[in-house]
Amino acid sequence: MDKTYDPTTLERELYDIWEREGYFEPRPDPQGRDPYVIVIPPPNVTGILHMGHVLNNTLQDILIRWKRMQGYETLWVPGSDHAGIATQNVVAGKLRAAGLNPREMGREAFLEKAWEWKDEYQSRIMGQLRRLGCSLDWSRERFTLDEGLSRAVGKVFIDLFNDGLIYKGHYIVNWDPMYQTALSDEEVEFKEVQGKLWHFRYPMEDGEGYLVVATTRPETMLGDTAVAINPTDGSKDSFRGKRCTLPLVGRSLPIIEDEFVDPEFGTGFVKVTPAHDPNDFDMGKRHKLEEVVVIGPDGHMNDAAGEFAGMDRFKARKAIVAKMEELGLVEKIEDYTHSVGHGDRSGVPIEPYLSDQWFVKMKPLAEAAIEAVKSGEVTLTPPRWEKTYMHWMENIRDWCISRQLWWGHRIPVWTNSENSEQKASLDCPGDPKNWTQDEDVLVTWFSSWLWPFSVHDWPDETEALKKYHPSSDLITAPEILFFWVARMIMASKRFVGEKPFDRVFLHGIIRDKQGRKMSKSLGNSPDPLDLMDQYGVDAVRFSMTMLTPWGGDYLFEDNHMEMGRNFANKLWNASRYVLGHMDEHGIEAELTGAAGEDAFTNWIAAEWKGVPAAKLGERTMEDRWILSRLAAVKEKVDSDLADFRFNDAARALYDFFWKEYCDWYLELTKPRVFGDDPAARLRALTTAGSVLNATLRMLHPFMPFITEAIWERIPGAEDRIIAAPWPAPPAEFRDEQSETELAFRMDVITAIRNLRAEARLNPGKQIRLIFRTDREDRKGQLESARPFLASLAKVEEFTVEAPGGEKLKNASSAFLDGLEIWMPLAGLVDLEEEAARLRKEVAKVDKEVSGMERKLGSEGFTAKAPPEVVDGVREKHRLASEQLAKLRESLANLEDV
RNA sequence: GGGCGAAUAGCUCAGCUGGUUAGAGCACCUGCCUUACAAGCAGGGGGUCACAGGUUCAAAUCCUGUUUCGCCCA
Repeated sequence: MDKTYDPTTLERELYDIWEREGYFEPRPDPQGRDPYVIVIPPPNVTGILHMGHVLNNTLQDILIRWKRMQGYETLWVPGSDHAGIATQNVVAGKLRAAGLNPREMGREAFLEKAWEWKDEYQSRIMGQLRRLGCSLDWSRERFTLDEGLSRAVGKVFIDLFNDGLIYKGHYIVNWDPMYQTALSDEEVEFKEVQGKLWHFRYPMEDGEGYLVVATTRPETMLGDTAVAINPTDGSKDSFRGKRCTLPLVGRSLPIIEDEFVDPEFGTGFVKVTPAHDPNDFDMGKRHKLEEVVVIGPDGHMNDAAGEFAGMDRFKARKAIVAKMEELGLVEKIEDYTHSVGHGDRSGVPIEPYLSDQWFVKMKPLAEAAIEAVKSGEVTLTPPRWEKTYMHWMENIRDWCISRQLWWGHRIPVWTNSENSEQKASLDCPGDPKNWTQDEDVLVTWFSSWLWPFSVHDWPDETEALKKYHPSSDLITAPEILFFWVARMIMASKRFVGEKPFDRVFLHGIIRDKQGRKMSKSLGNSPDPLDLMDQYGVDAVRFSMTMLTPWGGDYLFEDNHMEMGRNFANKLWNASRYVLGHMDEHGIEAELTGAAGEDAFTNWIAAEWKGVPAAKLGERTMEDRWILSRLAAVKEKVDSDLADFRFNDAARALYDFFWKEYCDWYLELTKPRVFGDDPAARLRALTTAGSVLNATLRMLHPFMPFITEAIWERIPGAEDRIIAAPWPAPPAEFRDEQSETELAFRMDVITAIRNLRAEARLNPGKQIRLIFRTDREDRKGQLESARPFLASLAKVEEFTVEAPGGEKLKNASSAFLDGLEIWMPLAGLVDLEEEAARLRKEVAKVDKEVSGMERKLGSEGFTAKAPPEVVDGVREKHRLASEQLAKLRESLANLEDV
């Protein structure tokens, strides 16, 4: 094995092997449990992989690989959506760059081009998911505009239409003047904008003065058809029933009374523009007002705007204000901060626009979806999202689904030119001469909400649908809780009659260092492919997984990826070391014997698939310890993953492998590995190798490539690690005694290292020590620790004495539970420095002791706290005061000199 | 305006159902190329747990309020 791990070539090779050998396809579970299924949140077909995708898909892959190794039949369905507005925009841009005019080309020619480019985009984004290592079943890849999925969209539309749940209405919608299409409420983002509040005078018709209205949008005044006051607003009594004149236009406006008006806001007079404001629209309906449209779909003033016709809406605003000023009709202008809706794709201010659009009645669909979450049939994690979900669901509004685009599912509604009859049908319902199809297409989400079952070829009653719907888990970001998650629950309930998934995990958002969302315009989003080239895919996956808080946002920085890279390197080198020694000493050949002697032998036989187990005999204390730790970490990883606590699972593996396995266990086995007792070496290396073997498998879901690469070198390992069984260390591995023993052994070694470092001893310098203890267990522990003290703390010789003997001058000391450690200095160190160190230590322990004394002295504590807690504090107090006394004594000694 | 969430070391995060001497990685300081790894090893410094009250024998943890930040909805 090379000295450092080089991910670049291996990653692609291994992915190809997995795919070619069919590991991504579902394989029947020998135990016959329900399959474990995830359906991917489909990325935008024209999109490229961003950091959010990396996190999202890594988490899904972890779950899939984990369950696959546990033997479940697993399926992860890949695919992409057609992203109506985004794709149409990208394609139109390409055409314009080639000197073509998309509008002039016409629908058919445009779509032909779009389909040509779609394949290219699709293979790009899907290729990026492959690069990330996602174990998706590519034989089931779906695209929302595919024939099968389009059939599902058509059927759902027609059913809802025939059930009266889809209707066409003349309403104010969110209009995007840049893309010139309607948007749903969810596609509008509100942003705080520094604007003005203009106060305009509208003269009274009877010539008796004027009233003052306040508006943030002067350009809409041309469409005013009334002025409203609140019926309870006594200060306006003199205006009731009167009329005023709309300046610039000369229209006569009635003064109407409506509850909607807030008498406290502005002047208490509200100009009413039914065609350009949703609230005014409702008021207009209530009072049967005329709807005058003055702004066209392109955001320019139309002919009804008179002298302002043809102007852009914002230019018109300025022109109108100027004109009003000229006429002396501006009362005042205030600065005013308010929130303005913007198109989430175009970024331009939304224009409320009166037009004919298609809507879905959502209330009837929402009921079952509310019930599904309320009853716990579908769970949202973290659970706080359930509140948000309920609030939206219970206040749900009709869904505008038509878009004035070409790229998408064309609305399957036909109108008869003779009798205006409307029919929903996929094909022309009669003589093509008499029927014309609606020009608009459906919003992309109208296909995405069917995704959980349309990917299984619904409405056909396929085997896949029966077997894999509902899926097990949905992993997604909270941003699309309403857009997508909620609607999928509604759709599956309504059309398939069951929930789409059992559980939803809403993970955090990746932000930049300053906490800002990553976005193209800010340029603060690193290209994940660059990161993967730089650090390796496994490193990026592992770092992101470990650093993203459970359900919380992660403030990303490039150099954080070093953590994963360093860990991968550690894994590689530890493996190189262990496997190298196993190879050198022919351990594979020595692993012979029969299973059935004890838990460990049986486990080895099962884990080292194909290699018969050795008769291992007694394990040493540190062997039992590492096996105990392995069993503990395995349980933790399983329970963390079951709760979607990916970060905790990753951290547990990181700490276990690096600190416990590498820093302690491998070091503790070195005396045996480099010693000359073959039997002892065999025990050390088989244990080290077995724990490595199991750890690699637990790390595989997080770091699939490096673990597979190392797995190829594991002696006797059959198959690929991707299909290896999830480790199952027996419960007997848990061993309290070895954990206690090793904790003490590590404390002794750490204390000695500390003394050495404080004395500035060269790491290679051999030392002699004096231990003082009167406890037999401590004496035994020291004796059995002799080889480890030699190898890990360079203690070439030590003696054990009873405490309280001759005072040791010129020595530095440390005190553990029932053990004094004395290191004769013999001029090695500055005595004043040693005294300073001790003083500091005394101060620290003294503080602890007095804290505990305060506690124990309080009656409330001893009387009310649980006895085991009180005992715990008593024991700690005993240890600390003993240590404190020794430290003081040692300090006094030193000061005597 | 309504709702949700966050605030712990310089930075990114643990600390889950109150009882630890409040942890890790990066960064920092000291010493080491010690026979797997300098992308490393050993040792160390650094936190009045945002603020103010409260509950409790005991609060980073539970409650209330305040501040700051973020998100969602209107």
